[in-house]
Amino acid sequence: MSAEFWLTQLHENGYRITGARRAVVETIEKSTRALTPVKVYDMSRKRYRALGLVTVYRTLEKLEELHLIQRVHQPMGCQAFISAGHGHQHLLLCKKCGQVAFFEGDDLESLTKSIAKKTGYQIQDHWLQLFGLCKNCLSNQQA
Amino acid sequence: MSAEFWLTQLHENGYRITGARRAVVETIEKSTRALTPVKVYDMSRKRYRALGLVTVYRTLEKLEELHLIQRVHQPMGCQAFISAGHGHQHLLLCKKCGQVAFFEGDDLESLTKSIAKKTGYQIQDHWLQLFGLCKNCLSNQQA
DNA sequence: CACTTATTGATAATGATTTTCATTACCGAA
DNA sequence: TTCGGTAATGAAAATCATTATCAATAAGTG
Ligand SMILES: [Mn+2]
Ligand SMILES: [Mn+2]
Ligand SMILES: [Zn+2]
Ligand SMILES: [Zn+2]
Repeated sequence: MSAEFWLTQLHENGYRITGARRAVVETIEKSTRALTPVKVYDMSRKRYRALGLVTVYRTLEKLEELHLIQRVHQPMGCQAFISAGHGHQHLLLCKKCGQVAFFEGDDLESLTKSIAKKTGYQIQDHWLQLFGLCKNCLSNQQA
Repeated sequence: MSAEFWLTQLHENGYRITGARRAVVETIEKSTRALTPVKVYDMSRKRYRALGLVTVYRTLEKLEELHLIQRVHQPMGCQAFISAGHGHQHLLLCKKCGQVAFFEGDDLESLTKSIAKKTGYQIQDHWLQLFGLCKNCLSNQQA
């Protein structure tokens, strides 16, 4: 899943490929942690100087609409984005450095069935997110 | 868990009990759906006219600090609050009317163990939230 | 009741996101 | 390859949400 694919997706959906979009796409696509609009702006400006913050917002909007990125919710705030997982995946976030990993294979079948029965709700979606410490932060830990 | 208990909690933690706080507490404590600060403000003003929005923010802050309320994250926004569950509970939200139900009994033991092994992360917390349609919205559904 | 001081609401300040608008440049058609 | 319609851009202003300031008020202890 390369930046080129994202650009192709934009193009195939009637959006033009511009220098600004290229810079934003390349920045987010290769990041392994969630980035706020301002962070995306700062990082992308190294690739495309004339970039405006407004364009970052507009590009994020389109990438989210095409399901190429997703918003990341955290206790400290929910304005960060990261590349969307493939298929049915959830996020695992490092509380210390922000490193993000994807995981899959959660099976909530029996749980949702039981909850549906108990509450009378028809359950349609779920959000699951794990928090902890990544391998790297674990080993760099002081005693 | 009555409004009086919340007020007692505030008092026991060195906070004064005021008309403004009484109004805010009573509003949130009896709500079965997540409320934004402005919504809390509008609803509470029916109980206490002189209430200021700033005081709503300040009161929410304290109630969250005492774990009496919790922030609710949703696709449409994350600035709403609802009474905190008791013990280890998660939320089930109606996508149509916003009705909130609590549930417990999720067992993520084996999942987190397996993910920890695969990723090398030490997993500490989890967020789980279910979305669907409540009993009421289900039955009021048009064909 | 009186006094100390936390709390209040109005207002201003800040921060984040969205809108407006004139200019630029992408890209399909010729 | 050039051309032209129009999507996209960035600067600036507007809007919306949240936080800080501050003088006036009122909770609650004694
Ligand atoms: Mn899942
Ligand atoms: Mn749980
Ligand atoms: Zn959130
Ligand atoms: Zn409902």
